[in-house]
Amino acid sequence: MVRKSASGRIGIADVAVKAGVSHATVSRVMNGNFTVDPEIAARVRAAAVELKYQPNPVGRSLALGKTDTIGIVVPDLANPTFQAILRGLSRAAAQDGYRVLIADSFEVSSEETILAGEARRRCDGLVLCAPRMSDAELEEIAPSLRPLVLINRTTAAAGVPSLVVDYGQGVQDIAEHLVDLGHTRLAFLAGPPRSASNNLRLQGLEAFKAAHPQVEVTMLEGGSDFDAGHGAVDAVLESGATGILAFNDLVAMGLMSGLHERGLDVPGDISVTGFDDIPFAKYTTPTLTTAAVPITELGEQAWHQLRALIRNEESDAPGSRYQPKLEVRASTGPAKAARTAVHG
Amino acid sequence: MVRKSASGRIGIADVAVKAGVSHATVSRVMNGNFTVDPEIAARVRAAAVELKYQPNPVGRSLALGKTDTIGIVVPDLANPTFQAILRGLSRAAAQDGYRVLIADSFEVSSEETILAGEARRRCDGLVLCAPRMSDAELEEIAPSLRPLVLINRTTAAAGVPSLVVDYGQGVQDIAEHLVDLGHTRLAFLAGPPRSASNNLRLQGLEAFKAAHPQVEVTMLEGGSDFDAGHGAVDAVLESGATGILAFNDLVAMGLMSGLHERGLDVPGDISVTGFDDIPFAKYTTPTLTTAAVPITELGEQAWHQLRALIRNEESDAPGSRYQPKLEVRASTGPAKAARTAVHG
DNA sequence: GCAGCCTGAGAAAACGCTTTCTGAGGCAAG
DNA sequence: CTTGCCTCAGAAAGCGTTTTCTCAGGCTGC
Repeated sequence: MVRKSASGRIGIADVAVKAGVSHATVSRVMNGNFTVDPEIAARVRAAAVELKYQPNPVGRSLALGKTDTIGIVVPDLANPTFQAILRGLSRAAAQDGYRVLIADSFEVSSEETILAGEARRRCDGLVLCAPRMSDAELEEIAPSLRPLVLINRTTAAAGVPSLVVDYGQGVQDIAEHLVDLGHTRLAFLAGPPRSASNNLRLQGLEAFKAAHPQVEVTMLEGGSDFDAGHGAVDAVLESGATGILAFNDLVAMGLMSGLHERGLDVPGDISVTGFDDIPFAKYTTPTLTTAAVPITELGEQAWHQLRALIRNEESDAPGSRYQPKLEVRASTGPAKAARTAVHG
Repeated sequence: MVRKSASGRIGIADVAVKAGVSHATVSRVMNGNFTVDPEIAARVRAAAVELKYQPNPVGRSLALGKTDTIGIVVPDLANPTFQAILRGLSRAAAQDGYRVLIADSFEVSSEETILAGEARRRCDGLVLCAPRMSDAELEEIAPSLRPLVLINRTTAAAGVPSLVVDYGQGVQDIAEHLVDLGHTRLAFLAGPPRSASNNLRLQGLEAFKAAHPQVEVTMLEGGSDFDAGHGAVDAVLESGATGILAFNDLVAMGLMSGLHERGLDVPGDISVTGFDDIPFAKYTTPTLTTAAVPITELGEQAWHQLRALIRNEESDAPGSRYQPKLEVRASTGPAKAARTAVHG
């Protein structure tokens, strides 16, 4: 007959009774408060062990006003990029005793807002990956979500650090690489139209076009997954481009798969590049030239920024910018001589 | 001057004051209790909207004794299998208004126990993927974790459903497939030694060997990731086997990559199979023959089982067994010797 | 016209913890 | 020997909700 409380679970009261002390004393002992007589403390600890007492985190959270939990909102848990961010975040947070609550918005921007609010209320802080949300809405809700760290978005709201990957620069590096290989007709297989990171890529391409007026860059509609790439084969071939910049590695892999089915050689006939350098990029055939983003590290940094905010420390870095690193592998090669010959 | 409580956040008390009613009435209105005068209810709602009042979930959880959150413990968030389970679970739970708290044990079995307990206390139920935990320990802690759903483990504890993939049958199906192709020397590139699912595969192989005494099956040490496969090339070649059953798709991909580097042809020289049918398996070169596990669906089912437990419904199915489905693709082909013999 | 019922709202208890406040007892100093 | 400080444990007040309990007032029914 151990249990006293009706809930069935043993609580602080049970331990107090068993040890013959007050609730307060049990709490003090459990929290390592040393203003308790060692002998009594030992008795309490013994009782706690015997009853297998474990403090109820909900009660604790209510009293302390903190949950030791952070939330993360991602647009798609199936996307390797967000999986990696989640992984880095979770690992880093766990190191400091924090847990992660996930919220998947399934690419629905209206969900992003609601989920962010709900998640935030249950947690001590929030990491927000909301590529679809409008700037206006982000601006609107950001203050109420603090402590908040943004991924690949920025906001004017004070005290909201952003971790952004410089997709614009990355895409320029890739384009330069293709030009160096002799390609003069490029095509960009775009991501989701309203995606923030897609816009950054487009800006990068504009800069690239300004710097290389002689290079033709065709814009093609795409998406963010295998199927988008696989389904874009026709459009790619029609464009006549010999160097294809896919929105990300997934799209690139889908495209390569489709090109392979058509009997085309990569990079012999067409060079293909990805973005992100997901783990699988090293193992495709041919291995994929891409721009590596230290994405797990980004998740880790997100935690460090959030931790500083939670602890009310002055964040030394109000945000960070990550430079993708060009990874040249086997999916890119010299432009086909025949095509250039036809040109003349 | 809206805020009254010291915490800064507006609470039920602020709304009560603003609407000129008691806390109780506000609570009733917020929870759709209809024993409130419509006019008063409207006034409360107006006040709530104006103050942007959102109930504090922690206080709510304490009062209600539920958190609307479930936990999942996974051994490795980098593993596509667990990512898929998480995805399926999260999606299904979200549909019912539940959130998911994740705990990554990083393959450390002692962590599994602690994390499971901690996660469970914060949640209304738990999904446990703990392949490394000993049976004894699982047996010990399972009762205290209920409502609990196990993945790929079973326990004698009552009311703890298990969702298990029949890895044994799957591995037999794959082996049969290779034998049908004329392979007589097989090798199994094993997973982590203490992994429960690896043991199931080994049992399946024993059954297979008993049924096919003429087939030689070599056991090789492996692991569960790319590198394990990539690093096993030498051992695979030494074994002289022509049909390799890799622990999972990742290992298979690593192995194929290594074989490719050695100038060997898959499936011309050696046939390679995976397990799981992760999304990338369709896009490797050659595409990977594997055993498909409906893993996202498994995560979804985990939620349904857990939901039944939480709601105290009689779970019609105390657990389920999933049969992998052989997916024959291009990484397996006729055994070299057999082909030569036929031609000669 | 009054007893009793019903409706509906406020007071207060409960959830499980932390922490401040209070006060009893021991001890040192005057 | 008394005053006052200090130590340490218990009482009680939060934390923000929900829910039971209580009770006032308006009805119905006789």
